[in-house]
Amino acid sequence: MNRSYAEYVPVFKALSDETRLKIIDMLSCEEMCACHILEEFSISQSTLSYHMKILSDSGLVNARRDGAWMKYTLNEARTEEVLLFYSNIIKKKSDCICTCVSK
Amino acid sequence: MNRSYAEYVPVFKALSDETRLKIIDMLSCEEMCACHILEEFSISQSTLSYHMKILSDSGLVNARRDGAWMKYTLNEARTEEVLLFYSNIIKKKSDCICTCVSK
DNA sequence: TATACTTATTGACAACTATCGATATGGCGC
DNA sequence: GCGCCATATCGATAGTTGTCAATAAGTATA
Repeated sequence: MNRSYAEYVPVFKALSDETRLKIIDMLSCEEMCACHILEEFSISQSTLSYHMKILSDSGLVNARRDGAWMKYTLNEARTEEVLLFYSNIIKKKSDCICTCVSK
Repeated sequence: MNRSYAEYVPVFKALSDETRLKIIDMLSCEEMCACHILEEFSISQSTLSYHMKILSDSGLVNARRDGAWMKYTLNEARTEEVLLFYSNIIKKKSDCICTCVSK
């Protein structure tokens, strides 16, 4: 067993904020620009920029520049990978980390 | 739409730590006592107690006293609920939060 | 080109987090 | 009851996080 727990820590950190959870939900349907996302919240522009950087750095969100605008989408491959990782650690398994521990 | 994002923030905070991710993986197979978990890490007893409190408070882990020992298990109902929440926010949906935003 | 608009960066700051050693609490066995 | 063991709590501390206003940088438009 050699799961790369550390690799997922920044992802769960990215998910540990109400604003960012809502942004992910918003992006699940369609690409949105930062100014559009900003309208949904009562936060400053610099704060949103900070949140978008955390989401991009974690890999959950793709960012692309379109002229003056930044357009964001969910990174589906990454979000699915996180789903799989989480499913794996919460599920009973044969190669369990505890086999070398128990008793 | 009225997802309770805030309710899940403590859960993702609990998942935002390598030690705690590993503990969850360990508990996925069987109940373990704190002293047993401690053996797997190079952390102090007080630090483990702190981590177990965060995991219990988030609802991911059940704690029960057995004499002098604390025994921990995964809270399967809760971990599944978190899986469902995460699946929902990353998936395209008809009642999307962005329907009232886009255009 | 000048002005307005969109986003990123910086610096400051208060709040929170992870860690430890020391100490307290509570159960077990003698 | 006493001493030991397992766990929880406390106080201190260094590092991280979320927020803002101010400012910078890049783009669009008139």
